Amino acid sequence: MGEIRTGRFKRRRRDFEDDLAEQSNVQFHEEVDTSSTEQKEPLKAELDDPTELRLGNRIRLENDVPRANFEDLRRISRQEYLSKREERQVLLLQAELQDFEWEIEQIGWDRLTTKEQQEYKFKKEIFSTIQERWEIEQDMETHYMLPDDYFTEDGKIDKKRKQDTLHSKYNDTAVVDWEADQMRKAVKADTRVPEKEYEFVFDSSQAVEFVSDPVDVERERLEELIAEEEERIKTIDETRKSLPVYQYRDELIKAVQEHQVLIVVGETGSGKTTQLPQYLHEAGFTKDGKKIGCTQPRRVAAMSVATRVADEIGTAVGDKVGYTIRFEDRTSERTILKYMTDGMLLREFLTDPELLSYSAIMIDEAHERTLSTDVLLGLLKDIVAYRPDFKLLISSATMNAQKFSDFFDGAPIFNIPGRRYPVDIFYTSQPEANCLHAAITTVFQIHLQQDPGDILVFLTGQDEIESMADNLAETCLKLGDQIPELVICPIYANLPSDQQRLIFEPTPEGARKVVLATNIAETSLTIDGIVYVVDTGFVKENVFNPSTGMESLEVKPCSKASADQRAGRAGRLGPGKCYRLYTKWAYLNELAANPTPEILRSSLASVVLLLLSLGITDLLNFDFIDKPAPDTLIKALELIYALGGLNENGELTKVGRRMAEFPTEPMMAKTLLTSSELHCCQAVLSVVAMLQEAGSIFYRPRERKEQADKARQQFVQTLGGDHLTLLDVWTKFVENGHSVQWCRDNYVQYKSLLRVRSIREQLERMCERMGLLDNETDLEHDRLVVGVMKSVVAGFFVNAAQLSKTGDAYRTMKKNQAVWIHPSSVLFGLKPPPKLLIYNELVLTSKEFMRTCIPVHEKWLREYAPHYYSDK
DNA sequence: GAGCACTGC
Repeated sequence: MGEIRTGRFKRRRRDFEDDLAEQSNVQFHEEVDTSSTEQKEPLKAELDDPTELRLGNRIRLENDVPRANFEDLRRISRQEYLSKREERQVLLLQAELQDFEWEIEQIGWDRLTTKEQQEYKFKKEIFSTIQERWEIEQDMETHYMLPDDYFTEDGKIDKKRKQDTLHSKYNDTAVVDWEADQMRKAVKADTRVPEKEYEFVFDSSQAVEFVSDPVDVERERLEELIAEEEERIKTIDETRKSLPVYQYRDELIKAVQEHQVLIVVGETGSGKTTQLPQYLHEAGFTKDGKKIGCTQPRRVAAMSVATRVADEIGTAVGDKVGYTIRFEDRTSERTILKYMTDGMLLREFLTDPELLSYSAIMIDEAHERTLSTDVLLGLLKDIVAYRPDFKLLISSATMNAQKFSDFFDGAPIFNIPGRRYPVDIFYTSQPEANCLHAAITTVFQIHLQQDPGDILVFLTGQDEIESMADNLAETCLKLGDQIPELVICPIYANLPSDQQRLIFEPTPEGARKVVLATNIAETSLTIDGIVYVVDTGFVKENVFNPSTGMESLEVKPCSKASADQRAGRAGRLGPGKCYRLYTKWAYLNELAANPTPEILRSSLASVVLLLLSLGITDLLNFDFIDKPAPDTLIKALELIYALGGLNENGELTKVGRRMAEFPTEPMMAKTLLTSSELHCCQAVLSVVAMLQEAGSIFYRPRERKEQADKARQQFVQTLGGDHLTLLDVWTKFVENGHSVQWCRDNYVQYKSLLRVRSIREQLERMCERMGLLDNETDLEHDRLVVGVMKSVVAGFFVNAAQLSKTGDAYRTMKKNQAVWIHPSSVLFGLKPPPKLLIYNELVLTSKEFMRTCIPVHEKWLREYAPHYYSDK
């Protein structure tokens, strides 16, 4: 019986092949008649014209293979970018599978021979792998991120090159490579099989032979792989069930069904972030075509959580599970679980103010109280009120749960225990006068007296980290062989990434690693192997003063929540110890419970503009979980009004709506909008993008200050101030092909310039869409400089300062406040000093400094801000 | 002649 079946398979198969061959011929002839004579041309024409291909396939297949699944074939055919060759093989494979299925229907699965069953499974597996890959590739077409070098010299996207690259893999050889690669992976461990033989799957003539081949190494391998995959799925399932959150699954689902808002308190390791959205999905919250969204305060978190959940569900990232972060959208119309940064959800309000595409939202890590989370909470409270079908989950640490519950009118709090190892906490018996010194001593005490395990020290900033590193190194050098080796690893956000990577290197045998970190190690990154934490108990916090518009970075005692978070870093993989360099009394009585929420210490210009554009005008009564000072809101409104974003009636103007669209501060947006009128949008785009990273462009290591300063000199544009100096850095970076080496040679931070490029790209796309690039003309250098300066004036006139009569300081135009040029500015110490300048930001350190300045003419202020400076 | 904690759009 088996023989007969095989025979028929072969026959049917051949028929099918003939059909396909005939069809290609028809296509070929048609093309010869109309156009080129080259053999390759018709295929190319086919690829260019998807309708041609679709039509051709459908007609032939419908007529001749009545049992074929036409919907699927059509869908496959629609993938017009696939090469003819690959497609043909797949169609053959599918036809074979259909024959099999027909057979199974007739006689039943159990009556197939083992070999036939295996063959069917094997082919099915391959077929679904291909389908999966196509789907992924289709995604790539839409969401493909441009690699570094797909830009033409003038900074535009090199479309041809991009397309070439996207399609290059469909060249004949590339396809073979992919196949070979897939198969090579499948038979990785076995070298006995010559490579040629396992190309059979896509080579019809050999495939038949293979089927009847009694010694079948590859298939065994593949089955092993399938078994492994099954095992993996089982393991995933077991892991999911072993999470603390699992035993509350049904209760949680019930709670969500009964209450619209639920506060979930889940400690680290409870599995809430990955599991809760899945539970909602399993409970049917995605049935009506709506999504479940989950926000994260950080980009990496959104990416990695989405990846893990996709793995658990068994889909590709971007399919059922996806994520959206700035510069990268890995979602599709099939996505039902969407992870994203909180800022991204906030932006979504601009296009979908009622979040109608979501049935539920989970705000994760709400206790961190980022600016975006706080604004979201206010907006979501509204949605909850007028969309009874909408569910909201707030996940928080224990400390803030009650506050969230109160904010949402007594929403129930659901507790999920975490899974963490115990951490012994030690306090000093009396306050330490010099905490840096105390930290060094503590490190050596641990090093000499305690069991193996790495140490993590929390310090306030780069300065402290560097001097402690020096001190530790010096002491180690003095002690020499008397103590075991101590590996010192500094880590802070501004450290170049190659040096950052050092903290992840495994500690050598017999040595101990000591990581000196800012609070980057509190939430943003986790380091394995940490057993001891030394906590100095301080943080640097940025505070914004609305009345002066001045920022200052202040060293403050950290909060209890931070201290606990820091201690927790010792108990990730096993029991740990935390040494706090302050007294228990201080912990209990002097530390605030939580850090000051960002919304209470930032400029709110962007937030206010966003709320205005959502139609929320009564800002003073907007339901913030912590209301910002009215003064801060009023200052923001005044600024938006001065920029022309609001009219006398308090309504948003066209300019205001456009400014709101830009993912920048309103002043930056206004600068961009004006640059279009001055025909210099491209240059201003570069300046604005550079300004976002202005603080971290130049790299100035302590030991090579002179070289770094010298390298910086080549960019200095005294007359154009810091803005045009930054523009020059950008231009040269582009001229040098975005080279890492060039950055190293010139003491410029590559990482920052990469970010600048992404930002610039995004802003350029927006400018293009708004038609701001239509006015662009080639300006000669001097006129370009004036254009840039005037654009800056139009956006930043509020930040004008003029030289005081004595000539030693500046006075802000509006408030007559004494300010100084920051020593890092190219205008610092210039003779004669510019009479009038505009600063990008005002910072209070040892003095009131203007950071990033540009000299301007007084008449430009009259031209662009007559309403603001009318009396002068 | 100073000193930039950390995120995010």
